[in-house]
Amino acid sequence: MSIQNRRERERAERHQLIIDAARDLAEADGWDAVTTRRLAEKVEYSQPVLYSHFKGKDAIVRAVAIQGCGELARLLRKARPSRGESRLRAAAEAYLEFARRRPALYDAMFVQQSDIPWGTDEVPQELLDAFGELVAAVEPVRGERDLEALTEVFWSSLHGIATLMQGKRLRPVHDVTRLDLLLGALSLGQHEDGL
Amino acid sequence: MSIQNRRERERAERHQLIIDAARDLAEADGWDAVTTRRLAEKVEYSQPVLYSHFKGKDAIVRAVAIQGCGELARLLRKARPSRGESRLRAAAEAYLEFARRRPALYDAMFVQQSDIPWGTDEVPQELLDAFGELVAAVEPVRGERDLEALTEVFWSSLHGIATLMQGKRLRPVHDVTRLDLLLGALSLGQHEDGL
DNA sequence: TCGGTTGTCTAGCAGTGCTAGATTCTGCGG
DNA sequence: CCGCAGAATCTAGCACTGCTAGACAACCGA
Repeated sequence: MSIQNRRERERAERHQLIIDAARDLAEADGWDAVTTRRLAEKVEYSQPVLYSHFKGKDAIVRAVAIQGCGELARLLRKARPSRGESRLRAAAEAYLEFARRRPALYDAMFVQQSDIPWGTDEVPQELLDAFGELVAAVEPVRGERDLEALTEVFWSSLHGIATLMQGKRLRPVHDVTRLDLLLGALSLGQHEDGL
Repeated sequence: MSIQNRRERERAERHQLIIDAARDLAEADGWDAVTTRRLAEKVEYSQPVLYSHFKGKDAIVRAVAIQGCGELARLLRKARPSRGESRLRAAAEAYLEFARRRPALYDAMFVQQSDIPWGTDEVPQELLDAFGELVAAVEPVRGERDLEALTEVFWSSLHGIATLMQGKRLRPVHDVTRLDLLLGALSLGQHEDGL
């Protein structure tokens, strides 16, 4: 059983190695630069090895995306508001910071269309965790409103800002005001200060 | 001069023919299916002809995107609110309807990264028109808030909803509530009815 | 030491964006 | 009407992509 175990362990390590390499390549030069040949060279194996671990290139991207969701969830959980700051703002800033610092990873997670099951099927736990953190951040300001729908609005707004910013389609001048306005609008009653 | 004119006219017609063909192909089977070979076959010319009109495939996509912006601007201008409906809601619904009915076109316009100059450079007029329509829709609810920044928030939210919906990442159950919540939040004071 | 399974690689397919060079077409002067 | 410059167009090919069949090598159990 020991050799079997060793093999499985080595296999798992290489599995993760491929994911990390793909992510590194993407973060460095964008997903267009992630080709099976380059990826194989980076992990120092031939291309077919990739296909013994993943069904295809899409599956590799998907694996990167799911791990990214886990990272986002962790980041959001860690993002506690500082003095006087609302939890909503802390979450929003952490989210946008993540999207700005890991653009390729964010792309794989939420922009590139993939057949990750988002519906009623078995959604990856990492995804549920990340969304759960957003729900928790929205909860304090929900008022009488539907919590899940309101979180979807919050998430959509952040996602829109993140993607349009990355495409340089929004004016950097408004970066601060924009977030203030969004948080103020979502918070019940107070339209002035988006603390 | 007449022959020269005729040639230029024919050239312009073919230019538009290529754009239309690309758009049709994309709307039918997605941008992945838009290859230079298929496109050339559809316009009944060989591939090099495409390159005598456009610098490359990206330029063709960009041309489609810009014309799409013009179409969106036209649609938004036409979207007048019906009785009791706010202008904001009319614009939001028209925007989301556009994104839902022309997913590939929307993709080329706002999702795919292209080097369309969005900054201070010479932005295509179609783009300014579309954004201007959004500004006009936001104006009635601006209150004391910065109009341009608030419009960016509005646009970002719509964009986020549109793209996440297309990726099936939002629950269709909340479609109505979600939009109500967004409009209610952006409209000053009233969080209940987002008329 | 052998045999079979397991793992890995080489070589290749069909398809991609794009382009150099050959070829055909066009309108004009003779 | 012919023949010719110049423009328009196509054929053929390059280097690349994702992916895979079949050959090869390494390994473990007997």
